[in-house]
Amino acid sequence: MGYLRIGELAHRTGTSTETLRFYESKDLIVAPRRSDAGYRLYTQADVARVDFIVKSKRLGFSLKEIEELLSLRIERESKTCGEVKKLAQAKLVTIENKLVELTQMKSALQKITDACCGGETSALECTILNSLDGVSDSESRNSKP
Amino acid sequence: MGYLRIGELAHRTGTSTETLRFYESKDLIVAPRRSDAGYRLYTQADVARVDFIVKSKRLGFSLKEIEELLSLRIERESKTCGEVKKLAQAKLVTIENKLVELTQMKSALQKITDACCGGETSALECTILNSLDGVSDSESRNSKP
DNA sequence: TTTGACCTTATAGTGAAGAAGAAGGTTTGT
DNA sequence: ACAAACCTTCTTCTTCACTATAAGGTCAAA
Repeated sequence: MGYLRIGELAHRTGTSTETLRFYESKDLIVAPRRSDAGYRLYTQADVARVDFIVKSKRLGFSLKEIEELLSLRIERESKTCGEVKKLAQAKLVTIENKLVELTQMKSALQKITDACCGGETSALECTILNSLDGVSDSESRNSKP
Repeated sequence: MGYLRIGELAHRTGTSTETLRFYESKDLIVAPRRSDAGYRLYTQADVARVDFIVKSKRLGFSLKEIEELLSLRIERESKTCGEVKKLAQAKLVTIENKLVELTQMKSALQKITDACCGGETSALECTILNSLDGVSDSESRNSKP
């Protein structure tokens, strides 16, 4: 009782059955137990895990990076706490960078939607151009996605 | 004076010459003026533009989405202000979603690095597992990258 | 019992985003 | 003047992350 087959898991996570099998082949999700007929049987933990993968992808993390994030909870027996902490801290830095950049982008766009007419005047008078220009700083040259 | 050739632009933006030509072919950057020999000559505005592209990519936007963001300042003659505003608002929503998710992720990781020993004890006692679990909510099922 | 919606593996194909290489022209330092 | 380090176009290759197809097994309802 309470087990999900692959179609249901796909549905709940907004993915597809093919994608889930693909993730399994890439060791992003653990091979689940099978029914007598060989059907994959998933649990709520799998839903959470796939949700995490989907969310991380939206944030620009590659599957490889997501695997690293997930390894923070999977291979814990094989790592010392110091290693885990180091990795977590590294990820924290990239996340903080993303946060800064996203925030800049947000305020630029907000400036536009606030100042922008919203009517039928030509967009020529919209400030979006200049607002966005301020976002393109040349700092924070770091890790690639 | 003050013009950059493609190699210099690549260097300053952390990209490559191939990538820049590729972006030009995809209309992400405007074809620049050429020298007598046919060399591409870029300006500071191009640096800002490429920086913006690179940054947006790190945030999980596809080149197509980046083109949309950039179109907010390029095709302005062809769009009404209302259209621009609508697009900007839509982008704002996806950015705000990303911000929420990133923030959740950050606090989860922060909890770990704060609580985590940092020494040589087994990672078994690290809270990363449980911290991350809280992040995987099933809401915010929306636009795909 | 048979139809339809599920599931299985395996293999091949796709689109995005470049990267690499060939064959040649240009510029700059020595 | 000539080699090194640029640049040009064009074509092909690679990697990532799926996506589709084929050929077949399972299961619940009508």
